[in-house]
Amino acid sequence: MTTTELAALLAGPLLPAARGLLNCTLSAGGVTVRLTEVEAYAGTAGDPASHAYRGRTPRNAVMFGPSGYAYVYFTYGMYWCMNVVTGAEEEASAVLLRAGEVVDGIDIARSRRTAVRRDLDLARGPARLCAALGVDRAAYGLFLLDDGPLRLTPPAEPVPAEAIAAGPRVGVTSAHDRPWRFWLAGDPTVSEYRRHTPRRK
DNA sequence: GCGACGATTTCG
DNA sequence: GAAATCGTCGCT
Repeated sequence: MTTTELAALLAGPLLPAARGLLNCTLSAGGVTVRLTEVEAYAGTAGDPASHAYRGRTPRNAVMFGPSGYAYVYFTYGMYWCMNVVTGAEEEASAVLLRAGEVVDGIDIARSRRTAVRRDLDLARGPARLCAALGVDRAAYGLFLLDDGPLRLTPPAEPVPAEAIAAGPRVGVTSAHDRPWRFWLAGDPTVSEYRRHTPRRK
């Protein structure tokens, strides 16, 4: 797959765009990750789990722009998570990068993830992936498909449909019915499914 | 202005 | 199972 083909895929319908991100590599801060798990979020198109569901705000503004840009958000007072903006402008759809395998810069990734024991856990989870790559507020709004501090590169060959598994999204309170989480079947770096747990009863 | 609540992770 | 920890967004 070429970068041009990837760009076209990201600009198109949400679910193919999400599946097309699997096996792409993402490089930042001296670390490269191969994406193994993603989640699709439809923007204003009736997806109550999307950060753009209630319309444009300062935080989600980049989602309303063109595809191929990074939407980075801060959560739980301590973690960063990253999305790739997809679809047409004003559509505000995006794909959360949930997990990957660190394929380069393992020493650097380990220095940022001191709690981890196994290499497989370095980027196994959306906030862990950002921590391994050193992604934070500074990555907000960066374009991913050309030379820059955050670079997304397509795999040589697209992932065959039979290698992709799908299931409900992790941790969302609403729209549990949509199987919009995609991962590489059998890959050990895919994060565990956790049902949303209310912080207080 | 204020307060409830996360697209989570880690530790006990 | 529960705490840690704070920016965001909608409004008791």
